[in-house]
Amino acid sequence: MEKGKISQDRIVTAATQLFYTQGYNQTSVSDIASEIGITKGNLHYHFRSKDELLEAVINHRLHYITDSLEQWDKEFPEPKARLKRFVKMVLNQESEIMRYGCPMGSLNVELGKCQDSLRNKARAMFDEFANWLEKVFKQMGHKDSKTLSKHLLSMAQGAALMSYVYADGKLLKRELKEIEKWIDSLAQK
Amino acid sequence: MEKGKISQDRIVTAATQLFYTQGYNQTSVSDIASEIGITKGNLHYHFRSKDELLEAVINHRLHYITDSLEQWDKEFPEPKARLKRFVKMVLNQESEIMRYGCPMGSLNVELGKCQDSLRNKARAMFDEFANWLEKVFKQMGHKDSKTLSKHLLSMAQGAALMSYVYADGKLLKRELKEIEKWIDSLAQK
DNA sequence: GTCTATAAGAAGATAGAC
DNA sequence: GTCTATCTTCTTATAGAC
Repeated sequence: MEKGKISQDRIVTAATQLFYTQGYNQTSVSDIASEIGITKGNLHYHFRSKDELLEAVINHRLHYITDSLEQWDKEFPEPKARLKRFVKMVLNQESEIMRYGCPMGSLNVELGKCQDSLRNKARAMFDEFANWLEKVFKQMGHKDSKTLSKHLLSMAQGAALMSYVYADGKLLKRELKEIEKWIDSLAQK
Repeated sequence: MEKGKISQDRIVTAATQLFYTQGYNQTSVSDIASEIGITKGNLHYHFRSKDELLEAVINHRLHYITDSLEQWDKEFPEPKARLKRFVKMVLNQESEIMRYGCPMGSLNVELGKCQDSLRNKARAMFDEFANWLEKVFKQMGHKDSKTLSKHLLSMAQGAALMSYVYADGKLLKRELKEIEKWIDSLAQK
């Protein structure tokens, strides 16, 4: 009864990685199965369809995001420190972003052109960050916290995408510095 | 001898649209063929492989970009007016971007995870804009014209991506206004 | 739970008639 | 140039033995 859980976890972990590095459509069920040394048939026992597996992957990412945000809330009571922790997260992923893009952004771009249900699922990752950022901006006394939240996400996504297209880590660092300057310039009650 | 050209053009036009709205990997050769009322076999007579067709599609886009930039150069001698024309282009595509994302950005994200040759081809579209913007910033007397060019592209891409993820046209308009404010704030000799 | 075997279909691509 | 027919490979998914 525990072993089943372990296999499921291994599948989701492998799928998360492969969907990220190769893309959802370019990754076959066989790819994932062989990655962890099981067969396609076995994988289909745990996940009836590829879509179902994708949903598990997104849920996996969602949980990770939620945990991170909770952690940050505990570690950084000061709002601007929270915003900067968000920026730092992007910087920490520099090499992956350069090679594979933002895991959240690229998945949304890919799934956006598929079914609506998948599109909505993928968007939920953005919502997680957007709602958290909105909360932080409110904490700073901003009435347009929704706008600011989306603006910060927009800048971060632009930076990630461009650094991915040009495989340029310096570009990412430069753009993140600009974002930090923007954060510094914000009013705070 | 002219008719062949016409068929090729029709194929490229249809493929350009479908690759954009459905994604490259989600679009089959049959989709394109049936869209313009020809058969797969016929399409393969004009383009040996799907990759070859993709290359033609990207070249088609590249030519369109080149033509647009030349046009803007003629129409707007003033550098800031040129930059704003670039922003206006994004605004003009609002409804398409909302639904399908930036044609250049999303194609790059999708192809980035494929072969290197395709990745480079797709990046050429960005280069077209990047070089033109760099020229404009140089014209304004900026020494960091390369950085500014990428920064502007980064902001525009972020705006397009976020407005796509949230299917939110107002978000796009808001972000573009911010970009225009940034352009206004730039020094000019 | 995990395997082998296989179905069922879609995709890219080719051959040959017209 | 355009069609029909076919090939081959890959993919998702299922059935049934162990």
